[in-house]
Formats: sequence, C-alpha cells, structure tokens
Amino acid sequence: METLTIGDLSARSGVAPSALRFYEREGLIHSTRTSGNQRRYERAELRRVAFIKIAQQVGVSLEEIRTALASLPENRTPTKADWSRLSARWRHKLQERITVLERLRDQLTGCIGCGCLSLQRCNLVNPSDQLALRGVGPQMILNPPAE
Amino acid sequence: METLTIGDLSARSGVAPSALRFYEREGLIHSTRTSGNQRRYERAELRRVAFIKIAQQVGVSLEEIRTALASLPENRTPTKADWSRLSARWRHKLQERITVLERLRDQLTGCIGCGCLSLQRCNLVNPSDQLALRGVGPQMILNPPAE
DNA sequence: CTGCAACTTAAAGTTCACTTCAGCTCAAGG
DNA sequence: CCTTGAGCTGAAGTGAACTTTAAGTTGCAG
Repeated sequence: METLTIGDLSARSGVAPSALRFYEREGLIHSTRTSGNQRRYERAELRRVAFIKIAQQVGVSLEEIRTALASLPENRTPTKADWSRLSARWRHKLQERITVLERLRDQLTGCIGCGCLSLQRCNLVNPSDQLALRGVGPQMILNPPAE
Repeated sequence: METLTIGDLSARSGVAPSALRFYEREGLIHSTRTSGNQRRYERAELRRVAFIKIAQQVGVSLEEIRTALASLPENRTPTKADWSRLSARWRHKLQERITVLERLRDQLTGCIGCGCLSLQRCNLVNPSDQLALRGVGPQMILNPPAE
C-alpha cells in the first residue's frame, strides 16, 4: 500500500475522518485525490497528524498549530531536521507549561496547610490585594517575580 | 465595606461581571440581593472564584469544578479545613496532569535527536504500528506500560 | 433631587473544535 | 452486474464557556 485512504489514516492516527477533513479545510494537513475524488494521504501526513495530537495535549490551539506547521517546507517532504526544529520549539513550550503547573502545585501544597485560598494571606490566589501592581488575578503563578 | 458588588468582585478576581453572572446561573457561586435586586457577595465568594480560576488553569471543566464546589457545606461558610480537603484533591489531579506532560516532554526530547515523530521508530507518536494492542494514538504517553 | 455610572434581565451571538446529516458517488468482493 | 461499505460535499448542529445587546432600574455623589 503506497498511500492511505482517509479511513486508514483515521485508524492509524486515532483521529476521526470528520476531524481529518476538518483539518484539511483548515490547512493543517494535505491530501491528493484519486480520479474518483477520494483523498489519498502520503505516509508523511501521519507525522503531521501526530504533531497535531501532541500539540493539543499541551493545550495549543489549532491556529497556533497551523502556524507552526506552516514553517515546514511545502515543496518537499519534511526531513528529520525539519521535524527536529519544530519539536525543539514545542519542547520549550511544553516545559513552560509544566513550570506553570508545578508552581501552581507547590503553592497549592503550601495552601493546604493553611486552608486559605485567601485574598488576605495567600499569594496563590491573588496577590493583587497587597500588590495591585502587575494586573489582576493569580499573578504569582502566571507571572511570578524574577527569582 | 461589608459585601462586594459584582463590579468589586470582578475587579478583585479578574473575572468579568458577565462571567460571574454566568457562574451564578451555573451554580458555581452564589449571591444575595439588595432590595433593589442587585447582587451582593460575601468576601468568602472570592475564594470560590479563586478556586474556579485555578482549576481552569489545570484544564478542568466547569462541570467538574461545579461538582467539586458542591462538596463544600451549603449551610455555613466553608472553613479552612473544608478548603484544605478540596485543595488536596486538586493537588492530586494537578500532579497527574504534570506527570503526563513530563512524560510527553521527555519522549519529545528523545525524538528531537532522531527528528522522527515516525510511526516506524518513534513510540512517542504511535506505538500501535508495532504494538497494535492497547488502542490507537499516542498510547505510550497517555497510558504507558507499568514500569 | 438630579444625573449618571453601575447594575438588572433574557435572548441572541461568538469562538473553538469538531460531529452529524442528507443526498449523493465510488470501489471492490461475490 | 450488483450490492455494500467507504468516501464525497455543503450546511447545519453541538457543547463549552462566555460575551454582547437591548431595554430598563438602582444607588450614590454632588
């Protein structure tokens, strides 16, 4: 089997055919057509779908994913190096996301002791009562002071 | 100032008034009314809003948050102990989420070397080609084998 | 007591990420 | 050849999480 039908791609990627068509409309993936107008996918498309799934796990919007995928070469099948570059960028984003969640976890651990979530005492929730400086909301977590 | 107007609560929590009304309709927060039908909030409601914001950071749906908040006592203002119990439960969820993302990051790091995201060689993307066993998609990450 | 910002409501609108539907055509096995 | 499952399209529907709109009311400062 040289190319994949939409059913094949769906089965191998775990993404519904309707979602694959949707991704194509959105310019995230590409297909060629048979004489009878059916989609056929290069195996390389599987990598794109994989990338999309991973990025979604990390909480990235399709729009951002589209932009990232657009940085891959259009005229040729992306090489390992192309994918490496993209992966490295995402590893970075992923690390940032993890850092935010870890900070959140650690602060929450501290708060379990005091049972607070209090605006008066707990910098987890909202330091803006004492430090109405850097905007509103849980600033200590989303945007902590330089250490 | 004994109670907060919706504008006060919005300013202090960083959540739009329309969102606060929405949360009330959804049973996530509560208010009393003035004789003129305007909302007034106890300061304690601020904790609820804080909790909602934090849970959303972690990627929890409002429905789940609603369920969690429903475990707080209705007849009295929640104590520190009440909030502690809830926080401990969420710390757990948060840790699980972090673990998934870390696994994703580590596997992605391995993949940067090979530039793959390949179905043939990379278990990050889809082990189901070699191990079409536990279902489809990035199983190694979402549901890794016991170590 | 007046003016005006802040509040009220129900209903409709928005964005994201898809899914479902209706009404077709295509491709492959018996 | 014929049936049947897989695929096609455009349009409409879904659910989550809000926001916006329109039309009216309240509350406080001056």
